[in-house]
Amino acid sequence: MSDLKTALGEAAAAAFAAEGLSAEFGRVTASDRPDLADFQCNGALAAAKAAKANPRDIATRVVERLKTDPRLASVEIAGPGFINFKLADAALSERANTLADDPRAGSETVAAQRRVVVDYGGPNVAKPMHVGHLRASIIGESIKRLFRYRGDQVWGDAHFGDWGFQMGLLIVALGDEGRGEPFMAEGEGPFPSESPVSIEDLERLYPAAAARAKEDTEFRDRARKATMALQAGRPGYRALWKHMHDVSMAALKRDFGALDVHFDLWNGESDADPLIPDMVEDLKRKGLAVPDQGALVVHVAREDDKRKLPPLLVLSSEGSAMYGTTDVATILQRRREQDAQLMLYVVDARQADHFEQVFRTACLAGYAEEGSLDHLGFGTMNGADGKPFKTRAGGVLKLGDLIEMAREKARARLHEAGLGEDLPPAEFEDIAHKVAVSALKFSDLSNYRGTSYVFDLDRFTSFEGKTGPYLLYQAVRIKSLLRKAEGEGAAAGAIAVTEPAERDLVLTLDAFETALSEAYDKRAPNFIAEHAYRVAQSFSKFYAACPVLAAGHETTRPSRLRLVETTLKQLLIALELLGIGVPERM
RNA sequence: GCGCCCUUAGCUCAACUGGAUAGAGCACCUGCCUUCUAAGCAGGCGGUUGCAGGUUCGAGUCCUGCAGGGCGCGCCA
Repeated sequence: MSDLKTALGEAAAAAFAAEGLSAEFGRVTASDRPDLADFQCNGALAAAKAAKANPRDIATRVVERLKTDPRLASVEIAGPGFINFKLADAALSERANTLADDPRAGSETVAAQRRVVVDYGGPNVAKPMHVGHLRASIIGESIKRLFRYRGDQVWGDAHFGDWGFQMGLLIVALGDEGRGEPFMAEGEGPFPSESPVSIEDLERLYPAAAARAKEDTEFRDRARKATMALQAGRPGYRALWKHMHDVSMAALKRDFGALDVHFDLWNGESDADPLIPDMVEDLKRKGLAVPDQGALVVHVAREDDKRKLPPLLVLSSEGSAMYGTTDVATILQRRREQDAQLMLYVVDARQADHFEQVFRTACLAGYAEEGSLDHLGFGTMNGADGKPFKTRAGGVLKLGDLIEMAREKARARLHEAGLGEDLPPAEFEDIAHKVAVSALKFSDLSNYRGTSYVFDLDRFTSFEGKTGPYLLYQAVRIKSLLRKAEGEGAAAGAIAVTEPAERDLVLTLDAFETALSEAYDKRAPNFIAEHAYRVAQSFSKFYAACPVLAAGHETTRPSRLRLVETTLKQLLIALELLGIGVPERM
């Protein structure tokens, strides 16, 4: 099953080939001029350039061959040689019925599925998530869902920041407060199974300890020693580490859960740590890791680099592993445990150089093939001043607080509109939450991930125009209509397209596969967001122009009902891929 | 200093890989609720695509230069 664009493209390709021209020229796209056509082919212009011929002549010959196609109401040449296609209503109806029968609503799966790890979220022990984690979580979750939906075997990995200096800092800070006493002993234990710290303790201790370490060298040295002892396996520290790890993870899962973000793996930096000694030896043996200014580095610069890329630091001059080392080890780990063929890193674009170093190292060492590692960088979320988002006080905004702010706006707006007042409080709260999350996610995902965007909560939750709540509103309106139809015993039937609004809606639905494949190929969810918005908008036009259940429209009712069902099916899939949940009513 | 990314309507963003009249949303203006949810729909206003060259039938898109902004450049992650 293919969409209309592809089907017409094949017909056009055959026509070009029959004229002795490359089938490549037969590419068909949605029309830039909906007033003139449904689809267009610009191939005659390119073909004319290649053959040094007159584009209108070529177009005329191609059109002659396509004229008899029963699917087309018209094929015409316009301007310098554009070929314009208008579909017959019967062809649109047939396509609509195919979409209606398809559980995937016209979306396909990839021919060759791969094992893919999506690394996103980037949470850390003891550090509450803030707005900086929002994009990584939202985009990564959508990428994970998209790849899985297209047929790949996918693991979402939180890549938990649970190792390194920060852990030593916490251990020492905790000890200085006289807490976690039993864990400070050097023996083998046993150690208490109750955590001596809460997430609140950690969130308070960490910033204070990090600040103190900058000033207080004695404190810093003790933290370094504690870090080394932890990594060397001191049982008490390990037990304490486990508690801090678990307490943090539980808190993080709450925030992620509020955003409907879920991971298959919570592998942390600590999990890659055991692989590092052998890997370092291997890198040395291969002649890649070499001493440099007291440290051990891998030179990754290439001849044709415009700028000399600094080497990857494998071991610091103190002998400790750097985060690049951990990242390379994690690649090895994913090859072993998941046999991953593709690893996608949804991480701030500012880390582009770092990932380039890591990827080059992994490829040089033979741990990964070219093209199997990709950094999906994203821009920052900025405040109204165009600088990275800060609270009024100038601090970072915690993610949990941000979500609550959005929820509060959603509640206020619902009350304002007099919506949901007759609903049970729990359902009202659920709706407010879904509205809030849709506002945050859609505004983020509708921007291309690579660019930065301005965060404006008032705008995102304004519930008008191109926003998440608008999409929810359309979906809920459809659900309401279908509930009513069910109550009236109205049955759906074969779709017969006649009205302009119906044509428009079917053409929009037909473009689903194009949108998903583009999002998949470019690894950019904004194409799904754009499509979802178009579907909602097309439906809204249809809704205004084509009564379904109203008296006097019995003849068209079964067809329109089926079209409405199909629209909802596709809209829900698109929203699901964006990670946006839809309430039953609002 | 070197490198990467940006600059499109008053504002926030698109533009299917070089094609027709550069599109949406917000804001503003005009219509439309005794009919399936008006958080909606229909229509209007709004542009020298930062500047200057170049490539070609054709450039927001490709090349060069300039201006402005953001970011990154070994022992933090």
